[in-house]
Amino acid sequence: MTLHVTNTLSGEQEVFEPQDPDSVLLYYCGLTVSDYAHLGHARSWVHVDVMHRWLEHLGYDVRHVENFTDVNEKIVARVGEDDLGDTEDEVARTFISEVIEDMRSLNLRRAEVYPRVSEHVPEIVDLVETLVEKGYAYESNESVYFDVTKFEEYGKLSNQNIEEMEAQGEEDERSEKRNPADFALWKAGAAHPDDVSERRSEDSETESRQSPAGGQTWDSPWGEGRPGWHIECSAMSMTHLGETLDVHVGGQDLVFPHHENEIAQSEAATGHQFANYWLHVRLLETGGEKMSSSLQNYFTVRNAVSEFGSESIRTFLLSTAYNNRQTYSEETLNEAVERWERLERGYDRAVETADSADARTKVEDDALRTAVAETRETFADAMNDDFNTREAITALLELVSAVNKHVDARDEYDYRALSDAVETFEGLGEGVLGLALTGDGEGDVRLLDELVELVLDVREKERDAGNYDRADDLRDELAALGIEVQDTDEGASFRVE
RNA sequence: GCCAAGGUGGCAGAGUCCGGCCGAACGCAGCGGCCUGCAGAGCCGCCCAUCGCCGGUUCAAAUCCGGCCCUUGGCUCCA
Repeated sequence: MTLHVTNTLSGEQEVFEPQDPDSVLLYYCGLTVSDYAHLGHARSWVHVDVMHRWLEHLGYDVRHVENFTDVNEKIVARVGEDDLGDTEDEVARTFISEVIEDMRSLNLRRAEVYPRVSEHVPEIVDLVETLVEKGYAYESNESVYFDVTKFEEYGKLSNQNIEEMEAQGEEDERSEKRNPADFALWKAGAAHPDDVSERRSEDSETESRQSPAGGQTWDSPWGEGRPGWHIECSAMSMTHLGETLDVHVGGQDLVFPHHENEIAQSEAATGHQFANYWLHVRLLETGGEKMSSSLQNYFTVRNAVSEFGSESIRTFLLSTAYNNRQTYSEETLNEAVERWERLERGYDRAVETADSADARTKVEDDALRTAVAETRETFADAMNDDFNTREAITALLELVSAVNKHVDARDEYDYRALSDAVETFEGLGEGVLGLALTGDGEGDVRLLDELVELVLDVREKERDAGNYDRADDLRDELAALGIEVQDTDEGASFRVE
């Protein structure tokens, strides 16, 4: 089975074929860095990360570019707040480093480049000039707008109808535009904090902080100003990946107007298709509405990771395929924790049992061998079917069951089958889904192991002597330290939570 | 209002593109049992589904067609 993806452009599932059979040009619409990232953002990141990993697994060289929008009135609105920074640029840098830390905590594979708007203004100006020269854009009062009526295919991504469209942009902008749906490529002057949405400005009034200065501006043929929102992605993706992308990924909430406008300005400028496959990650919902900063219903990535751990969070986010919306609640997150722990225990058990098995054994367990083969096949089919990560995790959990049955039912173990199972968990669970099964494995861990074993030996002696109260005390004390003790036929074992 | 995506057990969520293996997966919660000094983990079993509603096509529909109801997202900054 070859990889199939749902393309928003056609609304259908298509066979995936990059322009160059050996590599994939992938662009992901990143964050506007005006706040900490929440689980909704993490959902997109993790799914893009797994797409990246799966494409590599299929043998492609993935060129992954992910931008940071560091010029925006929401950033300006936070200038002077706490220790965030005294200028738009400083605030943006503060959040970029925070966001990158969040990404690292989620074990995301790094993109090749993380371009920033402020570093691509010359390319943006060039692109806007091209659009003006070609007659797709016009200057108005030192700003430049894209004339949507000049681009015949406008609306092809989101099926919008220009005639029925309401005006976009801010109040004073509208009077400068020829058509209500025209959008700004270049904005005169600096971003002002008052330009942010009403909800936010109402909030900030109560905080009574100094009214900060405006944001950054740059010279341009039309005067001092700054780039419009949509043009940045066109300019940055073209700079780093060329005129036609293989895959463009972003949140579902960006389909219109952002992605629609990217297509219009890019294709108008180059005359070529901007992106062959548009993939949209559906949103994370909680309490029946999307998780978002403006609705104040979010759970930050850092809080989520520190409370539940990176692996549980990744398992949670991957437990619903990217193109379906996901429900966040205490219960759904809890379920993911259980799923992850079951997977981890299964993996550990496979490793420990394989280690104890005789490598020259003649023992063969057909059920386990079949399960390994089926897991690999099911996993690949699931991923090739539009990155169905839910099914992929399910396949690994089926293998956990097979391992458990094998170990429970036998005294002699099938070494080869267990090693294959371990390899499958590591290659697919850790390699593709990015779930760290093999752990740190650093020096401290060995010492920890030895110390815990020592305590368990003492506890074993107490048990042999019938001093169960003292044995239970030791178990409780270890549990309080996050070390879970499990008694088995082969003696006590433990795992660190 | 317009555009798009959905409605499957207590929860969550696959399956819907390519109708039959779906008498509906995996898991969480709940209930029995095995194992165990106890607990946990694991194993076995059970529980809960007229697959939004109505009609149609078909030997056969969760899956195809039509109508209706409801939800979410977008149309304003937004992953």
